[in-house]
Amino acid sequence: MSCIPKHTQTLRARGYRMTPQRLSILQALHDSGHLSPGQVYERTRATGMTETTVYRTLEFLAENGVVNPTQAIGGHLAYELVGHDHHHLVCRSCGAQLDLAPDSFQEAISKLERQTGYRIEAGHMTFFGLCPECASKS
Amino acid sequence: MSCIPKHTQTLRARGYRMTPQRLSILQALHDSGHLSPGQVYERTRATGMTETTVYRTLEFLAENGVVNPTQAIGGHLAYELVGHDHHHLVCRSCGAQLDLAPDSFQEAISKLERQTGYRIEAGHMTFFGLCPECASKS
DNA sequence: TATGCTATTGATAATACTTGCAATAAGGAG
DNA sequence: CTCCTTATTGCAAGTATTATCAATAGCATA
Repeated sequence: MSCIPKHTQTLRARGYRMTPQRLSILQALHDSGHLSPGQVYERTRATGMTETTVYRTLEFLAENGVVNPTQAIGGHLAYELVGHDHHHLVCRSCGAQLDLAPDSFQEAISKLERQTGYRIEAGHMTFFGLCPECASKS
Repeated sequence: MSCIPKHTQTLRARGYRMTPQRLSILQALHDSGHLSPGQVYERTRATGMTETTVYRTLEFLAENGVVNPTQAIGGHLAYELVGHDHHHLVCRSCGAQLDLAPDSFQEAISKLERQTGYRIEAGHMTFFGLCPECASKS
């Protein structure tokens, strides 16, 4: 089963509905990787999308485990479909971004799950730091 | 040297200044752990603080490694002084929060630093997941 | 201690995000 | 296929956050 119908099932199973707006937002995320609410709106407004709906839908999808909120540079939120798992390392000085392998933290996460009993969703994390160039300058 | 004068030095060394507003914001964070911009404003407005200045100063302090941005529930940012290191585990269903030991990830972080050359600032991270109760319900 | 350079602030305006509520439509039941 | 329930949307109003720019005030220097 492809990606979008799977998410439709997920929502239905919880008593929610699949709508053109949700479909359109999922499609945009699927096509583009991770997007901020503003970017999602840009890419879906042609279909009669409302800004309110974009914000509300992204939060809704995040609550239901269909998308992951991910912290973009500047402290603003971006979202991406689950299943596109990877981590980000962002230089807080120059903004350079590095993608990290999805399993970099699996071990530490698993240990935490055993210790706390939580089921942790760490498909996407963003770390901040200084890239080698900026670190050597400061 | 106590905490606040140390940060003053840090800023001076970079050509920046210590001002009553910055001092007041640092003091609030020192007293309260982590705060959102709105909370900082509440606690400092008596000293003639402006909302603009709160937002700008928090971002400035974060860029200069004096405070850490930390992702609070709902995707909104909170900040805390560096040196108050610990991690958060937040249940995305009921909002329950758990504090994690500061060194839970030291090993994984160190490995990443060696692999990437980045100097990573992971004094504070927020993880999302489901607490045991909510996990068993869903 | 007085002076000057420039980092920092405050006021204002613009943009981003959230909330409340009435109108609409998804999708199960008949 | 039609009806009904209620999840979902859009609008409008409210709050939060950011950008701009002239006015202010740290603090280095003499």
